[in-house]
Amino acid sequence: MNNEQNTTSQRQNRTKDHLKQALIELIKEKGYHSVTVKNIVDYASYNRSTFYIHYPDKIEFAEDLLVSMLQGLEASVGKPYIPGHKVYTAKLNAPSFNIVSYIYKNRNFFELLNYDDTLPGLHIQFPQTILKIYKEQFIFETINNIPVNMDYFKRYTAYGFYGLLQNWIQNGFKVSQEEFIEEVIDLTKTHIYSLKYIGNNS
Amino acid sequence: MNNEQNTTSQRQNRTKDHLKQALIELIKEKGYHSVTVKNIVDYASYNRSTFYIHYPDKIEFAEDLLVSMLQGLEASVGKPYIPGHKVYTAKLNAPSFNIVSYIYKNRNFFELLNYDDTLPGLHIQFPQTILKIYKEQFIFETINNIPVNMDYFKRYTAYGFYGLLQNWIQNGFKVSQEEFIEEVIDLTKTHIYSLKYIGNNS
DNA sequence: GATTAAGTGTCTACTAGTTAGACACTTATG
DNA sequence: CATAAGTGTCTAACTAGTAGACACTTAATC
Repeated sequence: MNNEQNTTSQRQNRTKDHLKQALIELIKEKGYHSVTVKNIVDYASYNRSTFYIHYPDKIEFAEDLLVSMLQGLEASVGKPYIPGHKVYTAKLNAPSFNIVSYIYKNRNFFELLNYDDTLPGLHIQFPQTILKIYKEQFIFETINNIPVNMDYFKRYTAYGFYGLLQNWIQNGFKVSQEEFIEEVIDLTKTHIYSLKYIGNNS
Repeated sequence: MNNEQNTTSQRQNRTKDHLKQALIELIKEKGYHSVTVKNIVDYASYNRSTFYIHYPDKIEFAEDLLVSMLQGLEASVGKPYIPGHKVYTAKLNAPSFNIVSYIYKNRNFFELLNYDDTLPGLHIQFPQTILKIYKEQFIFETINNIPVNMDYFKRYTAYGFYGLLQNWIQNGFKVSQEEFIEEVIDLTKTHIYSLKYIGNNS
């Protein structure tokens, strides 16, 4: 079997990816509003024409970067790092670990959260995405069937998790993924809960 | 004036650069000897044919990565970060600062020093390059014309600097470039010296 | 307020870099 | 021993990327 074909669409994405990497670096260097299209193509060694083949302007380009990364984050939950993930036992649980490993893998991007003049929408949409994942992809079961308002509970735990993520990112990913996950679990333990992964089929 | 032309050779290097980045990442992930050509092109989203257009095999490719980075290191010394560099005064001096900033800028590559099954030749040639720079591009003048064996002296200070670099790299570049440079200077201060940059002429 | 300089967005014709695919060959893995 | 995976090489075909020019808009400078 000969599976060395990169589909055309995949190939087309290569240039986009390189341009995106350039944007990330340039935002860190000089701030989003100071970055020009010319800066981007120079940094990534492309012709300015090439940029306009792929994107109408800097704004839509930046939006594409943002949504592609946040969509990737959502999708990552369903792609377990540890195969055969089960309901939370006492150790690492697959679903939230996937979020963490996705962020770590793309830390170059998520470090943009540390910057002021950064990707428009990032500071707002990142926590919203975390919440969305908790709402749509996780279910919680109280231990002794103690009744809780699940909507509030999810919001509470999602933002708690977000707070820990923020700290992890701000400190330059000092602790390892594994250590970080354990921290998260330890803290979540203090709440009544039992986490289960839903998956895509309801 | 229209200066948006990337010269042909520059453009040709773009693909090479992307392949090199892929190699760096893959060495970190699975070790040099486990990396295949197929891994590299898959990671960088190129066709396998493309690789062989640029390089005869993985070995020469790896060599190209190594020498290009070390040559870049040598060349960086002559490209002052701070314009108008002078003889060492009491603050940052340009020549060694350039080495540091080059390493930091390319930390992705130099982090390979932290790995065991890494780029062949790196662990040997990196310190040799530091020494070469000290020998060829720096001159030292003893303060009160105290006689020293300059060959030994350069070797001694070069390897001292190398030791500090190693530590900086191993600890994930925790301290900033500026702080690191100051550390270096503080330590070098304990020796009889006055450092001067030679440059390319003579 | 006029004058540079730098960036934007669009469009063309061209080509060099990249691709798919097939080939025979060589390691590994079970 | 056999299956699977990777290597190195070559061709014909393509398309993604290029140079260059255009009119236009800002932003800074005198």
